[in-house]
Amino acid sequence: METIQAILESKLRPAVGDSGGLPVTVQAAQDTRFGDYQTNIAMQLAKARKANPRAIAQEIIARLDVAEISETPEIAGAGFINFRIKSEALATHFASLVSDPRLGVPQVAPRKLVIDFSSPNVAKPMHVGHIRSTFLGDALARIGRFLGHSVVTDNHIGDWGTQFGMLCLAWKTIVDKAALERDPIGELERIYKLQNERCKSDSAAMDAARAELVKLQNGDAENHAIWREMIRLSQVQFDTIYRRLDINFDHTLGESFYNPWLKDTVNELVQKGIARESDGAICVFSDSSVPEKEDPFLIKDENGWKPSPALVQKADGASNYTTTDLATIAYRVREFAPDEIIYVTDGRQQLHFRQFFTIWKRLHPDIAVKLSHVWFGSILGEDGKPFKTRSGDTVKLADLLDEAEERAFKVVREKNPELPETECREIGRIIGLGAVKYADLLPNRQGDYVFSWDKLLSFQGNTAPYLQNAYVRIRAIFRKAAEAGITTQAGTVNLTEPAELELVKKLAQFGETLPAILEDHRPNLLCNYLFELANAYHSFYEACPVLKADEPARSSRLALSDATARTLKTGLGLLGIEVPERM
RNA sequence: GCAGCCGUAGCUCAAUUGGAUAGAGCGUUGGUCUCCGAAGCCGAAGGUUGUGGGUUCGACCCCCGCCGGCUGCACCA
Repeated sequence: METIQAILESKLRPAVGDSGGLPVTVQAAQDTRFGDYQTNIAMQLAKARKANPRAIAQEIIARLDVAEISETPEIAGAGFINFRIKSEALATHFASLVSDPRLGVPQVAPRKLVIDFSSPNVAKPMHVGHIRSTFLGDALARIGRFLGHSVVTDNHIGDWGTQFGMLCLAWKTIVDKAALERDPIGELERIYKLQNERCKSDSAAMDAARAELVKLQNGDAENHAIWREMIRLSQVQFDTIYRRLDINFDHTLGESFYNPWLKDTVNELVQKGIARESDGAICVFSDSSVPEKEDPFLIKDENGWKPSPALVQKADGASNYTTTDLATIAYRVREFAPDEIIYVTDGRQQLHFRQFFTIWKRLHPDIAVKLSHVWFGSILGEDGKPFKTRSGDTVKLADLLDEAEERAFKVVREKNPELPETECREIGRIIGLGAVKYADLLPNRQGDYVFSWDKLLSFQGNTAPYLQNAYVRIRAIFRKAAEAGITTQAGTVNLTEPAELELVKKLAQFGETLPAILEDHRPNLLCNYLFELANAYHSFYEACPVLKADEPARSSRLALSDATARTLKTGLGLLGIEVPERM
């Protein structure tokens, strides 16, 4: 079904006529005093044509026929055109919304998206550093699929690199088999740290580690088997956490998967004159095609601009991550033919992404694939410094999730002493995991945020528990209705109270908000929307009795409640968050 | 040094990407349960959007200069 916004836009477009390339758009009004929707097109046209905006607005309105949906549009301020939706039109719209399994979200022109996120490292525990990539990427994948896109999720795990020389050496010399049995990742972490320290202080140990790395790289059977086993053990850990978080990947193609193409990638870069030798390494330099300030291959010092190349092959002949990333795009283009590849990583990698996106475009100017680096800031502790345990270690993801569930369980137990413990555990699980995910997705992803148990688990304010509770309250109404044997008259829509109309308007915006969220890769806007929806419902709930109302109001209000509950459940589901039936 | 990002209410954050009188939550504070879950609702106070200029009908948003913080800057990823 069409959104109200889309209907207004389709009627506005012919009334505007030639907009000179300006997009003719309508947006929900920020302030309801000015109506429900507004367009700024008259002011934009006035600027382009150096004409009077209000006069242009007048001309547009004269040609505009929106009578079936809106009151007479009004011109206000500098030249805004404001629309107030007729309540009959809202009723009609809501009638189709409530029977729409997509809750009014339009089917968009499908695109193929590859989303690369999470990317944990083999032989290391997943920790807080993986939270944002994992939750953001998963939310984007879910939203993309719901909108009708074809989404491929790929976990580009860190399964290759110099650390495996040390790991192979440590595996052969200091590993504790019993500990490896009990806690594989813990033991791998322990031997890696120990080996790393030995190598720092002992050059013979360092040489031995290098030798193991060379053997691994040259396909030595023993080291290859050790490496394979470390990957397998790590994957068990990843799978456990992803299952717990209900996150799925279509592919898990680690860095090592691309090894066969690295040499060819470097050769191609050299042959095309994009890369050349420098100090024994092979590097990509600036091609001077953009201003110096914008050039990712230049850096300025006191003597002016000098090269800041990207390495594609080290002096020892090994490739590095830029090369792997280039080979990865090539593979994805061959295999998936995507319209867009989305990388969800830490903001500190911005320079790297600018460089390798630029290299890719130089390498394949003919291939039209949009490359998006969706970056995010750090998670800080309440002291404003990077989030660590009291002893200063990184916080393991599994521990964090345990604590979230435990804290939520205690709150649920306290508020519902009558519920059996197993049910409190299950509710605690849903609330705890939801709270952590929501707290991560709520802030604008660019920029750091402070991790606070009290805030994210609060039942007040813009939190997952608050939204889950709004859902639960609605479900309680339906339980009560069922107990009382109340049946609804399907299809009854009877909107009279302001709170009812406000709620319908908010429900109608779900389908208008969602596409913009994917466009900008910003799930936080969905959080904001859901919070506003819950607020609108609570206001309605105060003002309008549901079960005690007479027909047709009762059936109509039950329909409003049902649509709200489904939108909350669906919206939270798109963020990877479940809802309980009671809490 | 250069580049990127950030700076919004006491605190934590929004702001539909250039739109109207910058909004929420927490905290402070005044109301509101005989009534579907008060985990709620209705209200009040709280701001020179770091700062100085500029662009324009209009700027938290764009441009230039400062101040402060975070991050990155060739053989780790």
